[in-house]
Amino acid sequence: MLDTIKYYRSFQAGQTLIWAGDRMEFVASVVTGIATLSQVMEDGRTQTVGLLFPSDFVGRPGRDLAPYDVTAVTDVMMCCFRKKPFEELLHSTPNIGQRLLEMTLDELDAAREWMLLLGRKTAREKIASLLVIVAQRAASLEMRMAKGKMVFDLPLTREAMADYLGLTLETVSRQMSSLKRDGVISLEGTRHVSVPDFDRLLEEAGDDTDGGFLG
Amino acid sequence: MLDTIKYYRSFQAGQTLIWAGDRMEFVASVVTGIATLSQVMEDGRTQTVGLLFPSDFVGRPGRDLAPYDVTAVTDVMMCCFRKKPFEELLHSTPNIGQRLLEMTLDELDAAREWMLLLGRKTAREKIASLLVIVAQRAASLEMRMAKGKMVFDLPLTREAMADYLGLTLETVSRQMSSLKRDGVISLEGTRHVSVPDFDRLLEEAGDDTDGGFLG
DNA sequence: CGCGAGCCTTGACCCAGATCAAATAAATGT
DNA sequence: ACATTTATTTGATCTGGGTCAAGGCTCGCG
Repeated sequence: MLDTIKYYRSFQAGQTLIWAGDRMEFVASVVTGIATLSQVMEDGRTQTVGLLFPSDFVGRPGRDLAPYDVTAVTDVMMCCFRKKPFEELLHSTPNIGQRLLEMTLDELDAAREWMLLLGRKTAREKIASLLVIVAQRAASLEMRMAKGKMVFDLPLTREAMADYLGLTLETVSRQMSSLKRDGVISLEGTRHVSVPDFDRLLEEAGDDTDGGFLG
Repeated sequence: MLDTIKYYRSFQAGQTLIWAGDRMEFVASVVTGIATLSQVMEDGRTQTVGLLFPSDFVGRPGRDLAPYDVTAVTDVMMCCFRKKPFEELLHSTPNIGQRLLEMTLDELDAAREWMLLLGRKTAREKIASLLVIVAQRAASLEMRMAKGKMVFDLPLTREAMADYLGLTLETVSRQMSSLKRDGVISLEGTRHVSVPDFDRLLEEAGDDTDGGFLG
């Protein structure tokens, strides 16, 4: 029966769904909300290694210990598949494997683009890059265009941004203020972002790829 | 016939096999030698996003523009497969897709571990981590144990190390000197490294995973 | 409405690693 | 061996972003 292999779970913002080292008895895909994948060193230094948006996949067939913490940054609904039956399904249905390979390759490319960001970009470029990513990925859901401005909600706290960008929260805050001062973005509250000129933001991100569609 | 789908090519150290943006008419796997995958920004800032050792796979079925430069750091022999027939093979032989997914997931994990390194580790930890990786991966080939010391050749120049670690070559050089001064490694010439106490090196790498076998 | 508890911003200062600049040391060719 | 070129080390100095330390918002709650 389907309901023995597939079920839904929801989590509150801030909740850690999975701890690194946990035994994973399911793989899952995000239905609604946003979560982070992160690694923590013994001394507490934290690096977020992935942002999960709706439709993103979590977990790895053929491994049963979780390698990262998975934390809900907004309320999250996940669609979980018990691992055993999912793996059988995977073996019997080549298309799923095909699709999974495709998704994994996309994630690998995203990870590598992030490596460039972490290794070589300035704090300002990092922030601009993150805003571009969030604008693009949140676009399908909540983004609005109002009088030519792109407007969206930043789901991450300053600290979560810092952990994803390899910065401190103070630096994130300062660079947000600086981008605002320079008219690249404007803020209402701390989370509502509007971008009057998206090309300008792309320039600030220092990105060779314009728009980020698959090269 | 096999020879229409599969063929070998060799490249000299320093040669760029593939430029980002090139049309790729093949996928390939490394037979001998070491290559880097790297991204370059317009202003020249370079980040290496992957090291390719023998048996590693290059290229992505279902995409025909290369996303990164691939550069031989030693002389390299590659085993190339023309893309069209390879993709057909992939569709008709589920095991290959299976294996490819496995390899891609491993690369994704490696990329994410490198994100932690790039975002959060100090220069000294970065160098130590790189030495650990090279020692582990080069182990199968050329590493020797001599009187309890692990001895191996570093295939990368200081600049290539810097590009992989998100540092400058001067910092790489200083940290190598510092690790040597502190007895963590010793150097004969600039490339022959010996490690008297591998656990000490692991500590210096600040790594939670000891040894790096799949968690 | 006022009180906390989280977030977020801002300022002052510091330091790891970048930059600039020589001086060596290795490789390569003749 | 010698000249040339290419790596590497080392020193001096600078700076982007970290650290430490106040305050300010904001939102939920009594």
